[in-house]
Amino acid sequence: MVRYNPRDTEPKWRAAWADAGTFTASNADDGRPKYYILEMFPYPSGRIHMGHVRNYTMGDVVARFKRAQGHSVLHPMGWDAFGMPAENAAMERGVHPKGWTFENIAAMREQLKLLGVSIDWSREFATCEPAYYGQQQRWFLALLKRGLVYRKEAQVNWDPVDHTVLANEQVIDGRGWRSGAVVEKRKLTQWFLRITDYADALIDGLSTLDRWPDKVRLMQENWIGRSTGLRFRFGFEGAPPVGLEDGLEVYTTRPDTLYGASFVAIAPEHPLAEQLAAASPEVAAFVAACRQGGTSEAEIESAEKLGYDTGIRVVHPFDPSWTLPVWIANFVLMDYGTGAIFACPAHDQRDLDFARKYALPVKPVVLPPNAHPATFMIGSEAYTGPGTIFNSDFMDGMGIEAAKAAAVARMEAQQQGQGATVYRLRDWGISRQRYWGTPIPVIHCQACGLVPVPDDQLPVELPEDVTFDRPGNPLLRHPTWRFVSCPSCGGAAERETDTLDTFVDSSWYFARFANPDAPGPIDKAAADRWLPVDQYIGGIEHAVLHLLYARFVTRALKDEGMLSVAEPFAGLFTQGMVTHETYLRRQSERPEYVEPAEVELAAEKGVRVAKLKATGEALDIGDVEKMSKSKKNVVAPEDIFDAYGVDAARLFVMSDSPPERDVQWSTGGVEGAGRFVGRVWNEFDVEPPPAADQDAERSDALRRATHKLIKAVTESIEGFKFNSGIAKLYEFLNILKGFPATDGAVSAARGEALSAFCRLIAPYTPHLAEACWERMGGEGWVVNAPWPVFDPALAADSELVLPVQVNGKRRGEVRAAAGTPEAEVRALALADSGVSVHLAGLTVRKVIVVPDRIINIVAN
RNA sequence: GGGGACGUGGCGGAAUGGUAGACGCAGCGGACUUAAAAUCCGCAGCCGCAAGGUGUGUGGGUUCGAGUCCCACCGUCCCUACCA
Repeated sequence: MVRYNPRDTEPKWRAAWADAGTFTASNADDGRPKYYILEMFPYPSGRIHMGHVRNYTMGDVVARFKRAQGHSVLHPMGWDAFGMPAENAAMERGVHPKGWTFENIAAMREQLKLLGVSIDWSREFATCEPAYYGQQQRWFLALLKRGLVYRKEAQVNWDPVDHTVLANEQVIDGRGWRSGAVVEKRKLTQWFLRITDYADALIDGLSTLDRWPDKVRLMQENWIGRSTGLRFRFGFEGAPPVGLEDGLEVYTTRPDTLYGASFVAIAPEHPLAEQLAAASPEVAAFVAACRQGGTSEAEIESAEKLGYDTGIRVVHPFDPSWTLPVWIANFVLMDYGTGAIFACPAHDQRDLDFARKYALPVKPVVLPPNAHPATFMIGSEAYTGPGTIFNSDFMDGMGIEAAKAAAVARMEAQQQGQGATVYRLRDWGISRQRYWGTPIPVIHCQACGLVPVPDDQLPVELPEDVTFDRPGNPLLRHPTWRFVSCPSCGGAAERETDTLDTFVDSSWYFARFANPDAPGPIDKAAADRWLPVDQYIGGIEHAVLHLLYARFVTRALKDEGMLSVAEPFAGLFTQGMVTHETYLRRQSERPEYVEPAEVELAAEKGVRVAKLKATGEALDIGDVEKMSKSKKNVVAPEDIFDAYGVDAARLFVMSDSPPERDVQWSTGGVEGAGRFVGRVWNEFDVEPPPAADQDAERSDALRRATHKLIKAVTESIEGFKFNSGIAKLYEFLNILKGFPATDGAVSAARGEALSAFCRLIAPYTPHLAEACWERMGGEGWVVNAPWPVFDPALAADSELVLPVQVNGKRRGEVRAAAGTPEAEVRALALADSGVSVHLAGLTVRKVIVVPDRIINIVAN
C-alpha cells in the first residue's frame, strides 16, 4: 500500500485544473442555470490567515458543489487594495504604497492558489488599479449629476498629529488610534453620498432578503433607525430670537405626552445655543464644558446630565397660557431630529433624571392599566409602558396610539407642525484626506465653481511621485498634480485632493466581476447574466457598513440604469472567527504569552498539560481567543499546508464547528483530519476485488448506506451545515470497513459506494478526491463529474428497529418491516421481554404507535 | 438603557416533538514493534460490581412522549447606545 502524499498530489491537480481552465466562467448562456458565489474580497495585508482559509474554503465548497450539480458557476477573486495600512507602511518603512500593495497581492495570490479554491482568476482585479477606480470615478460623476453627491461643512474627527480626518471607528477613547493624540472636532467641507434618500427603500428591501440572517437584517434596520413622530414649532413668549421668528422646532415620537411637558431642551450645538454663547461668556463656558465629555461607553454610562436655563420661555402649543423654560442640555444631540426636544419627565428616563436634578415639574399623563389616577406617582423611574392618557384635555381616555394621532391632527390643523419620519441614518461622508484612495474626479475653478472632470479625461490617476516624510495628505503638497486648467473656462483651477472612502470601492466590485474589462463601469448584459450574487459569504463585522453601502450603491446604479437588480446579494452567510487556545508562562507579572509552535501538549493523569518545548517549563493553558499577534496564538496556514496538506486543513476548518460559530483551531483536530485523508486514500488504494457472485442482501445494505449518505451530504451543503455533513462522511468510512475490498461478493455495490463517496468529499478535499477518482478509474476528473443522485428507493430500510417505551422511558425494541400494520407492531411491542418486565403489575391504558418510528405504552 | 444569540460528556459538537451524546479531539485498554513513533482493533455521559438509577443551566407548564414548544428565573457572549 502506498501512503498518501499530499505534497506530490496536491500541486499536480492544481496545475491540471489551471491548465484546463476548469474554473473559467463563461458570460455566454449555455443553458445551465447560473450561480454566482462570492466571498468578501480580502484586504492585501501581506499574508493570508486562518480566517481567510475558512472563508474561502467555505465558498469553494459551495462553488464546487453547485458546479457538480450542473450550474454555470461564477466564483471570482479580487483585492480591496486601497486604504491606510499601505500609507502607514510608506511612512514607517519608506516603501511606496503601490509597490507594497502589489507585492502583498502577489504573495497572497500564491497562498490562495495553494488552497486549491475554484476561482476564475481571469477576472481578478485590484481596486487600486486605474482601470477599476477610473470606472468608479465615472459612476461617481453620474451620481453627482443625479444629485446624490453633495458637499457640506461637517464636523469631523481631526487628528492633530497625523493631520488627517479619522473615521469614527478610528477614534478610541477620544484619541487617534495611530498617533494617540486627543482628537479634535473640526469643521471641514466634506463630500457626501445621499444615502438617506434611500432610507425607506433600504429598510423595505430588507423584507425581500429572505436568505439573509435575521440578525443582520435587524442590525441594518436598527442602524437606519426609522421612527415616526411629530415635528412642530414652539412659539416664543415675547420677541423671538434672531433667526427663529418661525418658532423653535422640535421632534418627538411621543406627541401623546405633550400635556406632560415640563421643559424644552436644545443641544449645545443648536444655533440658538451658539447665538446665546456668543453673547454670554457664561453660556459659552457651559457649551464648552459639554463638548469635553467623551463618547466612550463608560463615559456615556456615567455622564451626568448637565443643563443651563436660558431664561427664554416658549408657549405650549395646546395651551397659550402655559409657558415652558428652554434649557441647554448636554444629552440632546444636534444631529438627530431638530436638535431640540420637549421633555416629558414622567414618561422618559433621561428627561426624568434631568428634571429631578434641576427640580422641574413631573406630571404623569399615561395611566398604567389597573393604576388609579389619584394615587399613581412617578418616583425615580419613568413609566414607558402601555396605558390610558389622562391629565391631557382632549386626549383624556385615549390609548397611546390614538392620542398620538389626535395630537398630530390637532397640530396639523393649527398649522404648527406635521407628522414626520426621522432616521438615525446619516448621509455617508466619503471624503478622506489621504493619498491611497480613489481621487474624487472634480476640479475647483474660481470662475466656474465645481467642474466634473470630463469623461475623456478619466481616469484621474494618482501621481506616483509622492512623499510620506511629513504628516498630512501627500496629494495636497504635490508640486504639480493638483494644478490644472478648468475644463470649462480654461482658466487656472485646482483638482480636488480628497480621495474616496475605501468602502466606496467595495460597494460595487461584485458587479464589476461580471465583466472586469468592460469599457464602462458595468457591462449591463453581463451583470444581468450573473447578478444578484446568489451566495455571499463574509464576516459579521460587515453586517452594517459594507453591506448597507453595497445595497445603497446597487440601488443608485439601478436608478442610473447601469444595473437591473435592486439588491446585490440574494443570499448572505456570516461565518465565525478562527480561534486558538492561548498559552501563558506562570509567575509572570503581566500575561506573557507563548506561541503554539513552542508548546508541547501532553496528558498527565488524564488531564491536558502544556509545557515549553525547549525547557519543559510548565505553562498555563489560557482562554480560547481569536487568533492575534498580541495573544501569540496565530497559526500560519502555510505551516499547516506543509505539515498536513491543504486538504486536511480545509477539511478540519470546515468540520469542527458549525460555520456561523467560531472554530477552535487545534493541532489534534487537524491531525485527525489528516488521518481521515490517509484512510480515505487507503480505501481506494487497493487491488480490484476478485470476481464473485454478488451477495444481494449485503449489497443492498451498502447501497442503503450510500444513498443515505448522498442525501445527508447534499442537504448539509445546501443548509450550510458542513460540520454535520463531514461527520456523515467520517461515519461512512467506518461503515465501509464492513464491506472490504477483498470481499468480491459486494464488489459492485462497493464500486458504486466509492464513486459516490469520492464525489461527495470532492468539495472539501478536492485534491484527494481527484487522486482517488484516478485510482478507481473514474471517467475524466472528479471535478467534472456530476453530483451523485439520491435514490429514495435504494435508501429505504427494509427492516426497522423500533424503540418501545413504557410511560416515556425506553424499555426495549422490536424489529419490523417498514409499513408493518399498527396492530402487528403493537402486538410485537407488548410481547417484548424487556417491555413485559416493566409492565408487570400495571394495566395498559393506551398504546401509541408512530408508524416506522416508535411505540409508547401508557400504563399505570 | 435597548436589541440579539446561546447554555448538551473532560473539549468541539450531533439530534424533522420520537432510542440524547452521532462524528471528531483528548483519554483508557489491546495488537504490531527490541523499543518508540506511525498504524490498526476495542472501551468510554455520570453513579453503581451488577441489576438498575440518573442525566441536555434552574423552576414550572403543554404532550402518550420535551435538548427541541410555552412561561419565569439564572448565567455567558455579541451588537448598539443620552436617537427624544
